[in-house]
Amino acid sequence: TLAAALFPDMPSPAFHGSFTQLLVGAMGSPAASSASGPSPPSPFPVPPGLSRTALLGSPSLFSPTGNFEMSHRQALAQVTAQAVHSQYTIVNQADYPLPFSSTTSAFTSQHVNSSANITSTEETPTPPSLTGNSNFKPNEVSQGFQTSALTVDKPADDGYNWRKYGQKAVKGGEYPRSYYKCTQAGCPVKKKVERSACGEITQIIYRGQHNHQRPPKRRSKDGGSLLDEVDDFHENGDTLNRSEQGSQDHSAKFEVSNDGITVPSMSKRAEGDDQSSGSSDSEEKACDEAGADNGDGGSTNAKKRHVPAPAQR
DNA sequence: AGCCTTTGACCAGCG
DNA sequence: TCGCTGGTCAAAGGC
Repeated sequence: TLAAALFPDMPSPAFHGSFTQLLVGAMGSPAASSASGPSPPSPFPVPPGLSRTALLGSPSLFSPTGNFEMSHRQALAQVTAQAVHSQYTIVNQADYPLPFSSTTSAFTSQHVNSSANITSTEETPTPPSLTGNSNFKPNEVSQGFQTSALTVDKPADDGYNWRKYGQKAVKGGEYPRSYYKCTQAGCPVKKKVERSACGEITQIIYRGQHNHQRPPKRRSKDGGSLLDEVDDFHENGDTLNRSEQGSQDHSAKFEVSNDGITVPSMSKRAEGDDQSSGSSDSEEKACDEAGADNGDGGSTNAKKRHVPAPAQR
């Protein structure tokens, strides 16, 4: 199989199976198509606003033992190389081990589908997001896009509660980067979320490891239903992944589009859900229609306030 | 009331 | 030492 070809050192047949799933998802994506040869920009319909953005949850490829870590990295390298179109990058930044359980591979599949970039940095311990709940569930992403005006910039929600503590335009302002901290008292986890000028999440970098269990859902307004689904998923079928540390519960939930392509739920939303259309909606639209015009990503919600206070420190 | 986002300023690392 | 850049702080305001 292609999976085997790409990831020769795949541990077990079982894993092969799940990983294949992953690839299958990938095959339906531009990234995948690019893997089998040059392909035009976007061979398949992309929901407005979502554009070819996708997540690639690689963590799921890892085995708890860590043996697979290397192969995963290799895999990453290869997939990344192939996912030329990828716009979504999940970075496993230092501090994260990669003890991902194979069961999460399903999760990976969906993300791969639309081409993505995965960047694993050294000593990646378990990024709560990547592995645990892989934090990176499409649903979460969608959530990020569908949140109310208040949380326009909320990144993929991984089940943990985050507080944004800063935003900065890096690299010449090309990518506004948002900084989030886990709101759990004493939890050192932080994450950086980069968005394209269109407001699309292009990269998420986790740092640190959650030292607590995922908190129970509490905010239903930001994508509550989706999250609930995710939670159910966690509780029902993915519990085995949470083996050791609560911070490493791996879970994956993805949705399959009509094409049989796994799609992050955000695309789902883009396809017709506008019940929670927020600024992000028009934002993305603007992106499609006018290109990266509204720049400034996260700060797009033109809320003018906060008069520069006198010297703060 | 509590939590969260926004955003300019501050701080530290690096070349 | 200086300037640049990325990361963080914290006041103000919104929900």
